[in-house]
Amino acid sequence: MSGISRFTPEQIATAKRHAKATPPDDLDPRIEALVNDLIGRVADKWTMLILEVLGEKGTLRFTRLGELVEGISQKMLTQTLRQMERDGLVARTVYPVVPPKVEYQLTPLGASLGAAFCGVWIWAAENLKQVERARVQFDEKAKTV
Amino acid sequence: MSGISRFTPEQIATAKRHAKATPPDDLDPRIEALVNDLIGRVADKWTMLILEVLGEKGTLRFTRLGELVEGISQKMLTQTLRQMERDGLVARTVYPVVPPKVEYQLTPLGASLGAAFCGVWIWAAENLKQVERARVQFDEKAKTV
DNA sequence: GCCGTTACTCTCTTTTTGGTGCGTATAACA
DNA sequence: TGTTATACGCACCAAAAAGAGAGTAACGGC
Repeated sequence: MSGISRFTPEQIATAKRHAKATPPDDLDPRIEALVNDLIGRVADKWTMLILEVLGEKGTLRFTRLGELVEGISQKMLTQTLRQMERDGLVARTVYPVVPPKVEYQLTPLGASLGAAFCGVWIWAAENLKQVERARVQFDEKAKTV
Repeated sequence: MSGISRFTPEQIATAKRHAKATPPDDLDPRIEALVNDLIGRVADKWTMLILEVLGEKGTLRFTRLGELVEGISQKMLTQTLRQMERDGLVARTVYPVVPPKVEYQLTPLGASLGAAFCGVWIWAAENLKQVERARVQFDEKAKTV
C-alpha cells in the first residue's frame, strides 16, 4: 500500500491518457492470448508485493527485501526476482565483494507496471470493508440454507 | 482486453481522484496485511479473466461464460464464480426453470474492480513487446555465461 | 583455524491447484 | 419411452507450486 505515492504523477497521467485512447474493442485474438498470458505472469501475488516494496524503497538488497515482503520464503523471493528480471521489471546489480552484495531496483518498465497496479491497491484498500461484509452475508445465507 | 472500454469514464475518474487523495504512506500494518490478502485473492488469473468478459458482455449464463473465458474448465469456472460471489463481485441469479438457467453479472463492486484493473490490461498490451525483448535478451545472456 | 556474513542452490516433503469423468434433477420434445 | 438440455456436485488423480532445511563459496576478523 505504502508504495503507491512513489509512482510519479506523470506515470499515472500516462496511464490515464492511454485509457482514453484505447479503441472500443481489441483486434487480434493472437495478441489477446499473449496479453492474457502476460497478465497471468504479472498478476502474481509475490510479483505484486515485490513491485510494491521496491517501488516504495527504491533499492534493496536481497535479505532486506525478504524482510519487507511479509511472509515470502527465500525460495519464492529468488524465484520471483529472477522471473521479474527476465521480464525486464527489475535490475539486479551484483557487487563482487565478500560477503556477497546484490541490489535490486525497478527498471522504468517495472515502475510503469507499479503505476498500473496503483488502482488495484487503492481499490483493495477502499473496498476492504465492503468485501468483508459481503463475505459475512454470503456465509450466513449459506448456513441457514 | 476488449472489456476495457466498458468501464465508465466516471469509474476511471473516481480511481484517479483517489490516486491523488491517497496519503503518502499507509498507516495500520493490520490493514496492510488484509489488503495484501485481498490482493492475493483478487489478482487471480481466472478472476481477472471472468471480470473482463463479464465487464464486456454484461450478463451471461454459465455455459456461455465458460465458452468466452478461454481455456477455463467447468470446475474452475464454478469455483471462481463462487468465490467472486462470496466477495460480492458478481451477482448470481437463478431462474427456477427446466433446464436450469443461471445468470451472472458484475455488481457495482465488481465493476469498480474491473475499472481498477483497467490500467494493468493497458500496460500489458502496451509493453508486451518490450517484455518479450527483455526475455530474449536475458535468455541469450544466460546461454553465453 | 574457526566463525560469521550473504545470497543464494539443492533436495525433500507437503500443499495447492487443476483436470476428467460421472452422477443428478426435470421437463419439454420426438 | 428415450433423448436432450443446463448447471452444477463429487470423487479421484496428476501436476505444479510452495515450504523447510541443509549446504556452499569466499573472505575478513578473532
